[in-house]
Amino acid sequence: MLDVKWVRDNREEFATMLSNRNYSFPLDRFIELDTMRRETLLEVETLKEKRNAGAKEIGLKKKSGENPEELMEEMRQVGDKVKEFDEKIGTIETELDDLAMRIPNRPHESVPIGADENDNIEIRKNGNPLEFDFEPKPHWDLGETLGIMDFERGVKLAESRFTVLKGAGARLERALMNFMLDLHTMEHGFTEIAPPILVNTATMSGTGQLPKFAEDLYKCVDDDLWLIPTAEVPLTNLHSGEMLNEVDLPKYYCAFTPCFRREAGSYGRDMRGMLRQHQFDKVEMVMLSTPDKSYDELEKMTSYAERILQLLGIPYRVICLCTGDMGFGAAKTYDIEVWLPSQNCYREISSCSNCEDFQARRMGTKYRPAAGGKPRFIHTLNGSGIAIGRCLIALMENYQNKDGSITVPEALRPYAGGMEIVK
RNA sequence: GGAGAGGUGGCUGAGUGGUCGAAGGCGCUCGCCUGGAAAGUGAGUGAACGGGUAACCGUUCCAAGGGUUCAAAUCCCUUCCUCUCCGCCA
Repeated sequence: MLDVKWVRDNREEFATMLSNRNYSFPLDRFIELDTMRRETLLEVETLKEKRNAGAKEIGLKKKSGENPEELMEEMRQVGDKVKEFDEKIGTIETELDDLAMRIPNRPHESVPIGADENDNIEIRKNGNPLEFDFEPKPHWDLGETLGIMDFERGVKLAESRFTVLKGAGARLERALMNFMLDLHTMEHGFTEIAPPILVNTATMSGTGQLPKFAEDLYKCVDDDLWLIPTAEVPLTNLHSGEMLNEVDLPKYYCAFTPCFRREAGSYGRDMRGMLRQHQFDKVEMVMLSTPDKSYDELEKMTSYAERILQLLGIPYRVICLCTGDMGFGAAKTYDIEVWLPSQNCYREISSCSNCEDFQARRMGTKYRPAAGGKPRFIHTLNGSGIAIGRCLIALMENYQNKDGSITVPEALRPYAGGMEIVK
C-alpha cells in the first residue's frame, strides 16, 4: 500500500511508475473517489461537531432542570443526516480501499526501467557452466532411473505438478533443509520459526497476496484460511499490528515450510519434472529493518542466499529485476538463478526483495525511533534461502556422472548420513 | 464441542449512559537535584483522517461489526480472541 497523500500530491510520478511497471490502474477513478471522500468528510464532520455540541448542551439542560425536548428533536434530525452521510462515506471508502490495496509498490530509483525479463540486468556471476564429456540428462530422467523421483504416483495421489520423492531423493531434500537452516541460524544470525502454513485473510493481505492474487492461492472451503504460497507471509506478519522499539531492529527470521501455489496461468510451462510444482519446500528469510538500513540488509540477504550455492558448488548468477518484471510488493528485487545443464540456461532459485514500508503499511507494523519522534513504519525484506526442490534439481543435474549416478556435494554429506553418491 | 470469566493507551490498570482520549502506576522525553550516576522531584508524553503556510482546529478510535439513544468504553445483538472447568483428540 502506498501513502494516499503521496499519490494525491505526485500524480505524474505515480502515473509514470504505473506505466514503468506495465500496470493498468484506474487512476482517474481513484483520484475522483479520494476527492469525493474528502468533500463528504468535511460535511459530515461539521454535522458531527454540531451533534456533539447539542448532546452536551442537552446534558447540561437536564442537569439544571430545563426542558431540552426541542433541542433533542433537532439533534434527532442531525443524527439522521449524519447517518446518511456516514453511509455515503462507507460506500466511497469501500471502493477506495479496495483500489488502494491493488496499487503496486513504487520501485526504488536504482531499479532499471524495462518492460519484461529481457530488460533485467545481470549483476554478477559465480562459477561457470560445467563442461560435460557426455550429454547431460534432465533431472526427471536421472530421478526416475535412480528411483528417487516418482512423477506418476505424484499425479495419482494428487494431480499434475505433484511429485513423490523416494529414498535418497527424500533424504537429500531433508539434508538440504537442515543444511540451509543450520547455516542461517548459526552463521547468519536468523531466528528459526516454525509458523502456521494456513493463515487467515488479514495475514494474506498484509504481505500483498490478497486481494489481488486470490486465484494463485489454495483456499479452505469452510474456514477463513489459505495455504501459504511462501513462508514470507507468516514470517513478515509475525509483528503485524505491533509497535516495535528501534533497539530490537533489525529482526532476522527464517523458516522451513512447504509452499502451495495454484500456478494459474502457467498451464503449459515446465510441465515435465519438478521445476514448477503446486507444492514445494523452501527455506525463507525475512528481515524487519529500519528504513535507513534496509538496502544494506537487502545486499546481506542476497549474499546469504548465494552462500548456499557457493558451499554446494552450483554455478549461479544474480540479476536485478527491471520495473516491468518485479513483483507487486517489491521496491527492488534480486533474483538468483542456477545453471541447469539439461536446459542450457539459468533458472530462478531465489528471489530477494526489499518491500520498504509497503507491507508494513498494510500490516500496521511501526517502530519507535530511539531518538524520539513519531512512530514510523518499518521496512520489510524477504528472500528464498533457498527453494529446496529447485536446489535438488540443480544439484542432480550439475553433479551427474556419465553412468547416471549423482555425486553428493561434500558440504551436504554430513547432513545426508555421509552419503557420497546416489546410484 | 459444552459451561463460566474476560478483551481499555508502548505496558499495567480504573472507569454511576453526559466536560472520558480515557484516573493511577510503569516506561519514555525534557528540566531540577548531583562531581557523575542512582534515588528523589517538576512538567510533558496515543494514533489515524480532514482543514490550515503555521500556531492550531475538527472528526474518529476503549477486540471487530451491527443496533438502541439527543448522547455509548459503559446498554443490546453477532463474530473473533484469551483464561478456567468439562468433553474429545495427535
